[in-house]
Amino acid sequence: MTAQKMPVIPPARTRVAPSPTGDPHVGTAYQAVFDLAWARATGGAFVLRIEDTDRAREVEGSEAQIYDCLDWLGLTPDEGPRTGGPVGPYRQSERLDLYRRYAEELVAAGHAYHCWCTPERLADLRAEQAAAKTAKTGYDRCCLGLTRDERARMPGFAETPVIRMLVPDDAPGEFTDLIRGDVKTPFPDDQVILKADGFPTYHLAVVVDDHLMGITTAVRGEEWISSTPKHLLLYRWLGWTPPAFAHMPLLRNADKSKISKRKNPAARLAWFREAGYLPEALVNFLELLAYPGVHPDTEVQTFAEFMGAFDWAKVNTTGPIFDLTKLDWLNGAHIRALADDDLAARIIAYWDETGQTFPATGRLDPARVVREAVPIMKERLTTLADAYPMIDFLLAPDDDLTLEDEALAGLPGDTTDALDAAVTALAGVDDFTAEAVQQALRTALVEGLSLKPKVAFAPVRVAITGRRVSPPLFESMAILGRDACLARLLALRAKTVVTPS
RNA sequence: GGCCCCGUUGUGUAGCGGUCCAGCACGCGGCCCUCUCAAGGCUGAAACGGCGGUUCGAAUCCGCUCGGGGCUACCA
Repeated sequence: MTAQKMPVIPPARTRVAPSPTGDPHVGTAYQAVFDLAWARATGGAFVLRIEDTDRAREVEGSEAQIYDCLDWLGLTPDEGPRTGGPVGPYRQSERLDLYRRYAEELVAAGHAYHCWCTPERLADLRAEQAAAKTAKTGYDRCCLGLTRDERARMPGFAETPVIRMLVPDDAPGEFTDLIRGDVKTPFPDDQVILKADGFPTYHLAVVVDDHLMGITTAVRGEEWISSTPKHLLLYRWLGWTPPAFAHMPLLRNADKSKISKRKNPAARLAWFREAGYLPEALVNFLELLAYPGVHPDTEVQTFAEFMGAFDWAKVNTTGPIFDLTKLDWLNGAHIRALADDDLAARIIAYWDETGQTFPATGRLDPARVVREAVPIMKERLTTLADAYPMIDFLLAPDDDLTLEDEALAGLPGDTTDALDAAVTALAGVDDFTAEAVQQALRTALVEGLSLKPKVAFAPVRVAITGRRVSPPLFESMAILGRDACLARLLALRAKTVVTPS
């Protein structure tokens, strides 16, 4: 009896292929997570290819932003325009001669043809078809079989032709998807594959590049299902073997439409970094949107755990609503899992990135305060952005602490006794630790003045933090030190006496 | 309009013909803990879109229907 043999999975090459149209989209990361998981799980490679074939939509600096986001998320490609690789160039705009060559090859073989129709003629054609509500739509093959001169004598003629696929009657009607199994597809129309400007359309470029780059698994959004037969046709004509396809479900806005930057600020990948989310939490969240958690009782997981049990058949087919509620919890969970030093470093880095400024006290070093405050912040943080407002009172000058109206209003009418007792008690504390401070205050206020703890510490909290709600009081006081605490206690006492209203 | 994809609590999911009067996570309610707030523990409410089949038996299979989404560009 031998152990059951694991099936041998060859190393997969996957790619993510964003367009450089400005801020990277969250969908890019979503797909990249699955791309990387599969590439790593099989010992293959993850490739970044820039799909810059639409010159009208290109935005300067996009490529750097794409790399920034992928690096931040820990989804750095193995090959791409920055690092290079064996099958470059990795920008489609640098591969134009390749696309033209294959397009002309297809024309020569009778699988494609030139089309001189003007955009206006095509628009009119579409409008007619839409108005007639006819079942048959798509290009009418007006130019098929015509020479340039013949076509030039007809209306709607453009000087520079495009190249269209000549879709045969036996075009593929289905294919097998890694996620969905057998999928039926619409009958394609005579798609343009090479535009008048010499650039390829997505359809030609993706086939040529995936083949030439050795991509074995093409992960892409569900919106591509209906154009898959066009790609299959191209593979057939070119004599190439198509990759395995994995069509991911589409992320959606709250109204269930395809996620868009307009309807959802979080559709911008950079938004998460700006909002103080941890990259590992976002990755964990994206995994969960299309895949069951790997643990039975918690959904907090590492990328390695996700990757370890990866199976395309377990990827979901329904498009999830992109609801950040769970991400908030996940982010807190990942923050709590961080070592104190690591968390402190991330908070400081976040402040650097967001240009956080500090009051000039000259007394406290923000980095030191953060490090000391991490233990009391850790289980209270949802995002890194919560850190500063949570401990700003520790960094404020003692004589310029903001006492919130709401906090003052919540105090009992006369707090002078409690504040006086607190001052006296603290003056006698030698070693100003949280434990010692607590002990002294309990003795003086709870026992000495017979106050309930809740009532007793309220004025002290307001005096020290300026707020009704704060991180743990005694630990905060220990970080501030005795002098600062006494100054703040006295300040509130003075304020109370002067303005008894 | 045509074609394609999808449909389990508020959200994300488990479920692959009986063990499901449907499990888990987040969120929400309550209780406990407690210096406030959290975190943590316990606990509660909350779903198989509908209708017909198949079957001894259906969330699971089939059909229809309704609903949502995508595509239908010289955009990706």
